Amino acid sequence: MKIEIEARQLDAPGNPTKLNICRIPVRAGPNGLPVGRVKEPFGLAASTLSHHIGRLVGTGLVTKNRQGSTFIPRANYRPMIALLGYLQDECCADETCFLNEEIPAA
Amino acid sequence: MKIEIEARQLDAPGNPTKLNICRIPVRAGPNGLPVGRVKEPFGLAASTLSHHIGRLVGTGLVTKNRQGSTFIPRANYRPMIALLGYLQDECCADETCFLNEEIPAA
DNA sequence: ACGTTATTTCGATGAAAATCGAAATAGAAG
DNA sequence: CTTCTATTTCGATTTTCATCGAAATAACGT
Repeated sequence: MKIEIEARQLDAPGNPTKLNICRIPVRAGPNGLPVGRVKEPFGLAASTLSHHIGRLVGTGLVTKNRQGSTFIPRANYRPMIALLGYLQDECCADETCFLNEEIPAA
Repeated sequence: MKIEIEARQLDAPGNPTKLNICRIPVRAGPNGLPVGRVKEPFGLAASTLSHHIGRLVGTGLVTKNRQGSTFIPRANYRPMIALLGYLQDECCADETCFLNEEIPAA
């Protein structure tokens, strides 16, 4: 069920903690940033962080690669873009939505 | 706190039921669609639907106007677009994100 | 092999969300 | 002004989530 997936992907950043965690791999870029490096700023237990990253990976929006002893989460751009596209399509289901005139810079 | 708001807005469609409900005003367009008209397809109690719509309004993504004895939820496009813009900015924090090359049609 | 570091898995707990049914409210229509 | 319809509010229940600490796992350096 497609809507199941989309809903889960939208839920992934659905609270401040989760949104912050989602931003880590996105902002880190292709080099990535070890998971543990971002633990302290948020004051989360390692297990909590791991839990969130695991769910994030479960949505498909993020992948995780082992690099030696650390894990590097990376943004999975294709599904992210797909999700954005879906949201835009939904949003513009109504032809009077001004997005159909003023296209915001990407 | 900006991130609080964004997280709440992302959570609003954060499960299949909520996503379906979010889509109602968006797809109905400016004429809107009475809340109760969409209750049956989802098999939700009226009170549950009301609860979800109330939260949706709380995020700012949707407004609700009384029209006679029924309520019409309507998409609030400005904040929706703002949210999309935010997501795109986040997503493209990394200059290698291909969105910075292939700009998808809006 | 051994200890170190990074992370996950497990089990528990408190907090929040989703859901319902019943009763309340607010217009509309007689 | 009573009844009907649409929706909300309330209170209770079940389910799901966020979080932690402790123990397990996995690669690394020695």
